[in-house]
Amino acid sequence: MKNREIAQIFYEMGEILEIKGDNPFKIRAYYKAAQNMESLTEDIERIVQEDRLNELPGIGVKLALKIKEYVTTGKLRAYEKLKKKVPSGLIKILSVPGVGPKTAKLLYEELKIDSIEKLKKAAKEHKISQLPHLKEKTEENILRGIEIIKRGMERMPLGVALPLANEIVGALKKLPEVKEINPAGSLRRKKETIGDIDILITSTRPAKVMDVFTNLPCVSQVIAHGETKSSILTKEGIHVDVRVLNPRNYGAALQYFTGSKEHNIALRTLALKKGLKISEYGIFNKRSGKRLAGEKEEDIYKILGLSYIEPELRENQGEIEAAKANRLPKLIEESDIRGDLHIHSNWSDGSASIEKIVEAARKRGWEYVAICDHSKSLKIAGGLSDKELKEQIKEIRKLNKRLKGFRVLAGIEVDILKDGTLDYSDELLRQLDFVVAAIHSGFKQSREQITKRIVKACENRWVDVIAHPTGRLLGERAPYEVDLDKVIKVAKHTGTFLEINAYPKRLDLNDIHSRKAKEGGVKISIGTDAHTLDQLDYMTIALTAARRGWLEKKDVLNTLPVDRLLKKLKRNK
DNA sequence: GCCGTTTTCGGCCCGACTGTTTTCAGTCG
Repeated sequence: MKNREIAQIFYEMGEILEIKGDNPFKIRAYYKAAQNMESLTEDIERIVQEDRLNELPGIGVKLALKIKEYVTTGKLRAYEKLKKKVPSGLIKILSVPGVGPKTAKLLYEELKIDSIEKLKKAAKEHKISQLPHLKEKTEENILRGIEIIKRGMERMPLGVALPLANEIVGALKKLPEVKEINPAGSLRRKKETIGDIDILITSTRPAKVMDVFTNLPCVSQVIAHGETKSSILTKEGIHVDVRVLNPRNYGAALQYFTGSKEHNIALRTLALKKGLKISEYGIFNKRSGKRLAGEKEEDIYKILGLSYIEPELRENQGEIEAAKANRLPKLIEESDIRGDLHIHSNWSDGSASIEKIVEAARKRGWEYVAICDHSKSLKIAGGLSDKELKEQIKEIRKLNKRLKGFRVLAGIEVDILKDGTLDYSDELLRQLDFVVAAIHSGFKQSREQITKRIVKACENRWVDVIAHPTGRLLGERAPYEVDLDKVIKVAKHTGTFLEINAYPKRLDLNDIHSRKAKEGGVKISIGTDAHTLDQLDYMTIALTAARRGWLEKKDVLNTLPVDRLLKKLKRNK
């Protein structure tokens, strides 16, 4: 799948063109194309093969030729040529907050700065302040910007940001001075990784709120403390902004600060066509300047003739067109979930007994769980021997007799071994209620080998779900090479489900792949992969990927009552 | 570079803040 590679190349070309001072609209075209490539659910190679590049938005004649060239030759001459025009270190300088293309160009031309190290040195030696239009303040800002990058400009997993944001929002909500409060930005859109946390509020006494915020226990450094906007760094090094807004503009501001940028651009373009203008202060008639709305977020969409678009969908990936046609999906809600289909107990590397898991699941309002411990080859995780698994099945059957209105499915997370065979015999797998199969070894195998292993697992009658189908660990391990298009096809054909694994570092299938699976007619099974009782809460995280993947209740296996769920499994057909 | 029942040429999202200026360019979200 070359989508990501091409996106990367277009981003970089855009950056180089920016430094060169090329036509800003041309640059925007590259960024837009890159963004489209990145979130395209279809394999670009197939689109090229079928000669359908002209269907892609933002891809015209010239970019289509470039994509074609890269897909067929693995190279892009225009990119190679462009790269020679600008030293590679210069692009890294752009990542320093406060340094844009113009400044980067000036720094390179006057001081030959082409790396962050050289930039730091020049700032410390006060060489930058000798340039026109730059003074000491700029030097300070550059040094601070470099610190910010070093300290963790890297994005954090949603699973880390969400609890932290909840903590801050919870603390501020307690103040009687705070009326409305909402996180905005990528956190509200529930992106799998978050850059910084943005919180919007309305208040009768902004100054008081700001005082409380900048003195919260999680604060390690106050970056700015103003009347209406304050910024802090938490002890974990996470940047948090709080803005106090006029209630009159709150909806428009919430819409604006939620983004995404691409969604907002598309929305504003649409507004212009209708003789309207949108800003963070409201939606206006362009000619008369009359304000039409702004207090409520929903009104912005309504006035544009759109149905309300959930924050998770705001990526300019077809949601505006769907809203126009009143064809937005009714996104799955956490309350639609009736059970968890991937939990580890203390029979392998989990910490809780099956009884305790049942108790915790019931408290969440669930009707069933599938206990899926590790299989025998995964020795490090206490994988179950054949004998132990048989015993566990017996235990679960016994337990079910005692339970009323709740069902424990005897399951397993069976390893797909390096040669593509499974870790237990079919005879043993047959005795289970529910089998998820997963790869835990041989990550470095070729795309063909890994795909073949998963395909073979799908073709096994007793495998119900492929767990964490890409094997990635956010910020730690790249996904293994796998032809997901093929896997989706085979899953559809064999009646196998694909998992959204809720483990915050996994979270795969991710949003894009989930949407792809849905489009390919494959249903999703959601499992928390919980190893402790607390981790059952990860269900919330899994739902973010599902919702961003446009999934509805009907697309997800564990929204069904248990008897209907079991009937959907190929083993029972 | 893309795009089009207002256009195949001339547009392309909007506003605030900052640092440097004395009217504005650059950067950001």
